[in-house]
Amino acid sequence: MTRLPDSFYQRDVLEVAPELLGKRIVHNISKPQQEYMITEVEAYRGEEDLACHASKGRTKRTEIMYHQGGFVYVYLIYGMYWMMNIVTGDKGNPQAVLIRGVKGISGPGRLGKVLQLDKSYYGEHLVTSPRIWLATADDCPDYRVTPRINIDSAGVPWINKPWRYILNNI
DNA sequence: GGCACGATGTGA
DNA sequence: CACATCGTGCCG
Repeated sequence: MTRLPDSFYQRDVLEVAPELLGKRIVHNISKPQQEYMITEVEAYRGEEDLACHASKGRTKRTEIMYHQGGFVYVYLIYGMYWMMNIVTGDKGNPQAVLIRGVKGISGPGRLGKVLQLDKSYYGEHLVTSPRIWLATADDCPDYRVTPRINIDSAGVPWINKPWRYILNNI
């Protein structure tokens, strides 16, 4: 299993998101290093996507999404859960994939807890970081799609976009 | 400076 | 269904 290169992330989020299914999150903060198979993700695509944090424009919080793909975007929700996101696409085009679940762990909040995420992960470069990165897998994943979760306030058409990807036969 | 609220999870 | 708990955007 090898670390995913820059080129993997530097494509449109709708292309990258489903390909993240089955890939491994490698977490190297204690030994042995841990690996988690990604089972569920959601795509957030550009300023026009009202469910995407970048719909508020470029701010200190969304800044990282304006970078080229391959960086980690973390943020705190409800005052207690750190969400794990992967920046994708080209520089200047804010996109990210929210990792909603990995094998054995469901829910983005739980994942953040397991990975011990905090503010220090903001902007971590997955291609060079010594503590977290993504690795290839030899699976050929079979998945299904649904609308994204808990983004009602984004309204139509965004609440209807089938941008949540879930691995079958987990 | 103050305030309302959220890409959630838990437990009653 | 209520609520824990706090960074962020927005308004002033």
